[in-house]
Amino acid sequence: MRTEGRAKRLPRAVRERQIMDAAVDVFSRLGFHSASMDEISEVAGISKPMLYAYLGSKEELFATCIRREATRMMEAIATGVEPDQEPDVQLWSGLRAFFGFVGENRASWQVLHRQASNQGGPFAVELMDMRARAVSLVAALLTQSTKAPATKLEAESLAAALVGAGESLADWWLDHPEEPAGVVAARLMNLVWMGFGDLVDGNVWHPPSRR
Amino acid sequence: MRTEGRAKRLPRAVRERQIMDAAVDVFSRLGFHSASMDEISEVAGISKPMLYAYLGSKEELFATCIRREATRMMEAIATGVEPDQEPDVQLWSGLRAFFGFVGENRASWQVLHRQASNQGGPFAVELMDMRARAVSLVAALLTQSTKAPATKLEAESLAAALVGAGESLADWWLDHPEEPAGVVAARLMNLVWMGFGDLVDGNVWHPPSRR
DNA sequence: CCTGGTACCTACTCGCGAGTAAGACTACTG
DNA sequence: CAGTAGTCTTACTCGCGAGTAGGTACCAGG
Repeated sequence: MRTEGRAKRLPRAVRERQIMDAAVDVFSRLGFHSASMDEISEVAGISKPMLYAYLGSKEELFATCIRREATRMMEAIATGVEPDQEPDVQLWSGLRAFFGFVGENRASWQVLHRQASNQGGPFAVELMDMRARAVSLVAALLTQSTKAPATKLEAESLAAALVGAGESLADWWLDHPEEPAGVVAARLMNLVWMGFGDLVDGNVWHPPSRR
Repeated sequence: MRTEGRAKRLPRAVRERQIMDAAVDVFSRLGFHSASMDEISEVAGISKPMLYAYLGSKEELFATCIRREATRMMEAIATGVEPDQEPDVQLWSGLRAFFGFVGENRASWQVLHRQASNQGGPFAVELMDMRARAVSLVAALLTQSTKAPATKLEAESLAAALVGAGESLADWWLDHPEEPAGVVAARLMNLVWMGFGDLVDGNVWHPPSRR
């Protein structure tokens, strides 16, 4: 498969998809700074000016990647959870959906979590936006459950901790891909719902029957 | 205060400390790639060739920074926890020490967590080493407690989740510095020890009396 | 007051990568 | 088949930053 020579003529929308896919791939492997527009264009199978003509500058391209992947992920989670159920069931569905998405979109996850989180520029905005949505979603789940977190700040920080635990566990999972998504999700569910205290005593959380 | 002109002659060891401090500062603000050796030398109050003469290349310098800060942090935690106590007390001491360190060394934490974690080069080695020590420390705590995690993999992943929750909560804390360290630590302690299930029912964890 | 060694400097080279100018190929439209 | 709109390319410019060459000030000991 020669990668050289003139590329086949394709409509703009299709090329843009190809370019975005290539960009996510390269950014996820190399990070924002180390990734070069030359490499992205090469992987996409086109030349650099096309890249600039269609997707703008490097920063714009990266921000677009983040937006696209973040949207895909939040949609995957949203479709997995039904808002009228018990809090623990909602949380469980959310975790399953989250780990399912990460398992099938490693590159997307790399871009979202590892790369975007520390390029302080305009990207943090996109990323923090998604993260904020996730956190407030969890925070709502907590406050909706009676008693528990008194202050708004407390609920928010707990949600942040939970989201962080999910992110970190997802990263760990990248290095241990032999484990199925459901197992990893169940583990986190037990940790945050039961707590070590109960786990030490042998009390575990079970999903409500098999449905 | 003119920063120009010839710098005062100082013994090598002292200069090296100054340079390291400057490097941690700049790396934490800008990240590895965006930080320039020119800026580091300027902040340190010396010229670039001195930097290269004393600390080697940019990569060596960064790795040295990570090693130094990681060591400082692990020592801070190690001195805070006594290994003969109950698991929950050990965990509590560890969390307090951790958040105490982060609170007083924001820059160090930025370098360690946000910067080092995704520059995949030789740095990941240093960082993952520290992280692995932290995780295995927690994992040991878990397996030492009876029953709970059956497999080694399970203990490790739970530990990874906990460490990640700590990291994430520390990041959140950077944006809400008005909260005292002890409060944030206690919140995480409750989350991972009691779990949401208990918290929803109003059951909270208390440190064993005031000592 | 020379001699060497260590701290310290100015002023470069040089490659890499973001972004662009200017045009060439293809295909549809009349 | 001419015109024109959209696709795609080669072949540059240009600044930034890592790393260096070749010194200058300062302080020993003889």
